[in-house]
Amino acid sequence: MTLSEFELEVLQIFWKFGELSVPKVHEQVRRTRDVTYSTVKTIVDRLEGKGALSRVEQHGRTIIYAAAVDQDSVRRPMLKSFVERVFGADRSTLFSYLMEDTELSREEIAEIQRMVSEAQERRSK
Amino acid sequence: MTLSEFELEVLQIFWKFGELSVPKVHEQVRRTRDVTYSTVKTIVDRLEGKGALSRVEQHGRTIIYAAAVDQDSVRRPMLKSFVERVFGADRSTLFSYLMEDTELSREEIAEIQRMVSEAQERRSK
DNA sequence: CTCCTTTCTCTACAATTGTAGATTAACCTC
DNA sequence: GAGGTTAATCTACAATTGTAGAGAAAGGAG
Repeated sequence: MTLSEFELEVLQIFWKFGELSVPKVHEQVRRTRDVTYSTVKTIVDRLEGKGALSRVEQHGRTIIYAAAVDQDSVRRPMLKSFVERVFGADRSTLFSYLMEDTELSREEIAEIQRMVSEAQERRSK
Repeated sequence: MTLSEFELEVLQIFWKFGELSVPKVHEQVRRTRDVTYSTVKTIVDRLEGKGALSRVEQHGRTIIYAAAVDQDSVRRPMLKSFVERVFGADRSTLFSYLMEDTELSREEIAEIQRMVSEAQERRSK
């Protein structure tokens, strides 16, 4: 399943808020982009067409949708293919950019530290 | 400058090999995709149009192109926007996927370890 | 009931992307 | 210098993407 930029943005709203009507989605989208109801509805329809959203209920004419795919199953492959496509085998560069450009909090650094150590252990036995 | 997937792939070839004629690029692209000369030439033209490639010399009718933008200036912003778009503030997930899905060599792990430690030091003083 | 509002449906359209054919023009070989 | 080969140019076209308007239809207010 390939999602466009805007489709992903809308899907994220569902991951965050759960079940929503298109007008509610529109409201959320509006916080960052100035687009019409129509535009948002089109995106929702396309997401439904792609199987990423499904109709869960209906109140009167208003349809309630929810994500039909979970976040991990979308983000994980996206990351993998992005990394391959852009950095290929050059992981050091990838990590160096990440460390340099993402301002990480002390806690995040500590957590990453833990993850790396674990990887190291796994790797060395 | 926005680059499509295929445009990026072609640009990477220039980063790797330096100056090339379109037939040479075609040869490289061929290693992974079965496309015609025409297709590759179109992509090169588009890259030139976007200012990502420039003509450096000409032998007879054959034009030699080279990357006009450097790798960092393309990859770094791409990574940043990808991370924001897909993971937002959720860095732990990002790193955990990376550690889990990218098989890192012992050396790479050690290097990442170093980078994290440095970040930690910078962060704590 | 009638009218205003809200939501949905359908249709559209320009830009970008991946793809390539037709044609032209320059080179090289004999 | 005639003919085959190679590279460039130009044109095209379907699919996807971002965007939205027109119109229908259902709900709610009075």
